[in-house]
Amino acid sequence: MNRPNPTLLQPRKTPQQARSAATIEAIRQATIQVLLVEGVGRLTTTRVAERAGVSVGTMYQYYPHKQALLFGIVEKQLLLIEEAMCAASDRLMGEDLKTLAEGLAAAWLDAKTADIVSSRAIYGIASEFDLSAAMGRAATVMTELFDALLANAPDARFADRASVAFMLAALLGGSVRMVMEADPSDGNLERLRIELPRACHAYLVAARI
Amino acid sequence: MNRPNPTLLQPRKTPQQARSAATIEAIRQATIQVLLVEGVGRLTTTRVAERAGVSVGTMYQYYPHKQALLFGIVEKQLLLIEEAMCAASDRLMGEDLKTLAEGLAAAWLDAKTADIVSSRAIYGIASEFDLSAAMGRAATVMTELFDALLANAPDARFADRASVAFMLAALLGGSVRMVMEADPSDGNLERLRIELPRACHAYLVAARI
DNA sequence: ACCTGAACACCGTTCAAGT
DNA sequence: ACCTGAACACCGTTCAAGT
Repeated sequence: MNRPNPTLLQPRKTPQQARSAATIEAIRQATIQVLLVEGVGRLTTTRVAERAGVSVGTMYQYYPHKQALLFGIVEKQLLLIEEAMCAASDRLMGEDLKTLAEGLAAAWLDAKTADIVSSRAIYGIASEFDLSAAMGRAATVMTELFDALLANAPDARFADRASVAFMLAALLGGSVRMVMEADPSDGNLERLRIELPRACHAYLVAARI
Repeated sequence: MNRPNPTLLQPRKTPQQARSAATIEAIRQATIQVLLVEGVGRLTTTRVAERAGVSVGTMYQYYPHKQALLFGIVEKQLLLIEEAMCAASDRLMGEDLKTLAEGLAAAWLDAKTADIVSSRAIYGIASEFDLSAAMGRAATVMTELFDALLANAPDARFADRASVAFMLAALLGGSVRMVMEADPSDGNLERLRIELPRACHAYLVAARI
């Protein structure tokens, strides 16, 4: 159970025939099914293969190991969140700090709480294997997005804009994750909705020169 | 591999004789050894038992399952951090918002980056099994600590002090964790050292009535 | 080119048998 | 009261054999 090489987490070979493309999709769907119906603890290669209607051997032709199955799903979720934040970024380009802070906090919370069923499954996965590489990449993308937004804000200039964008990403991402993992009750999410935009705005204003 | 009942994560029975107390400690030490030398991926019950010089059967007399071994270690680390924050709290009681923000951010970063070897091991564990219960508890303790500090700050009153303390804990805990997990390079930690106190202070000032 | 499934090495956990 | 370790059920992964 050594940590796998992240570059090997994608499917092993690209389908050459139509039927193998169908096989890959069947395995994908089966993984989600097993995850949702049986839970992470009961997600085994045998079970996924059975549900997908293929043999274990076939599965290993496309996914180098069990973690690759899970990674495929997590990656898709991360991509959805990334897309949502890109859309928010387009919408908010050129706005002032207050609008930025409120808009980004809302978009982030919406994305993270959108599909609670999927999110729960993802958090289960997250505790089961190493996601630091994927998360690092996501954090970088987010930081670059924020940096561009800050550069185009009409009411702000920063001594070290890159650091401010970095910190903003850490504040947004970290606080929401912390609450989601520790105790995502309605009361706590409501608190986040109120306090998070306030915190982001206050930080941006304080960092401004 | 169902999630174990958290209340069952402690040692199974209290030692009745001196030798069994020694056995428990030997198992504890062996777990740390295996973790540090071989890594999480190679931490098996057989290996721990072997290093501790007992049989697997004996191990299962004191720890109901493998996760209990890991939980014992994580719990101790969490306790150390908690103690550090309590000490900081004593030191900072009655100080103003600026001193609080800077003191808490520094104490938190110190505690989290103190023993990098242990921290690495802990993060490895964290991705291997469910820590949400332990983290929830830690977050609650921290929030209460912060609430008391805010109540005694001479230069501040808050409309909803509990929410502000809650958010402060989320900001501190979340941002540091995010950076530690995504990319804990010296550059990023340095950025945190500068930006985190600023963010905390700005938020507290903005939340003040 | 793709699929099968018995076989392999290993794992966590138990329990009858010992001291 | 405490310890042992073979036995059990299960897991992830491979590979010779098939179509």
